[in-house]
Amino acid sequence: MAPNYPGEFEQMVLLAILRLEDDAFALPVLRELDKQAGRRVSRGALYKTLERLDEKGLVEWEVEEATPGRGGHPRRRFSVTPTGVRALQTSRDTLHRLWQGLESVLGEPNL
Amino acid sequence: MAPNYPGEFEQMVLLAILRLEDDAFALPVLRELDKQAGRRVSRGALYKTLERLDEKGLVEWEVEEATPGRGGHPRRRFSVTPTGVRALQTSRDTLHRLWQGLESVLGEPNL
DNA sequence: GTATCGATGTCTACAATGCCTGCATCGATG
DNA sequence: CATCGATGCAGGCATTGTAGACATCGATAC
Repeated sequence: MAPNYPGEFEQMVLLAILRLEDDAFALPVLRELDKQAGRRVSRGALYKTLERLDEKGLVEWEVEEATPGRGGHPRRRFSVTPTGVRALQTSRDTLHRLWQGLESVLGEPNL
Repeated sequence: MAPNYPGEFEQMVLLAILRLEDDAFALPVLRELDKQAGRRVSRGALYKTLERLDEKGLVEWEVEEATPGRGGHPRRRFSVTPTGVRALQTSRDTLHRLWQGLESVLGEPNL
């Protein structure tokens, strides 16, 4: 069974979900990606990605019934599974390893 | 025109080239990826990636004439262009921003 | 010298991921 | 009712990731 590396965008989606905690619905995820990563993607793109992450068992969700207050449609609250967290840790560690020793070329992280 | 984000594997290839400095030929890059990132890919896969990185202007190379000592075929010494370095910095900074504040979930980097 | 091997590079093809447009639903609002 | 905003889904194309087969040419093994 291949290790199945999440792609770059998939990782960002996972991270955005973690950051949003209880507010991880599709649209907020989109805004978070825009704000933190400067990444503007369409809803379709995001839903496809979430679907794939689900197939790989990296995210899950619970449906929240319509809040009559505003809008009013069932929506999904996403969360990262333990497997997803592990995947994130692994790729973070890998990148750290590769960055290690390249400070003189890349400079220090600029947050 | 889209910003043109390098994919995950492309980034790893760029990093491996930087790490190898003067020894950044195709086969050593392959070994470096295996060693540092646990990523075993075929030569074909790597060459394709290098070709794409070249088209995007992220890498360049100079041909080294055959060293009669061992083997003896012209080979290419790859290097990352300034544009490539900038692309790496950008995606590293983006990831750092997304990781920021998630230490309690992801733990500290394990190198 | 011939079979084979290792280092190099190319080509073709396919699978996985990234990304968009368009369609549909349903409250709320004018 | 017409329309708008929030939500979700389906279809499809583009980009990236990856493998395998093919070819060359020294060096070494027999």
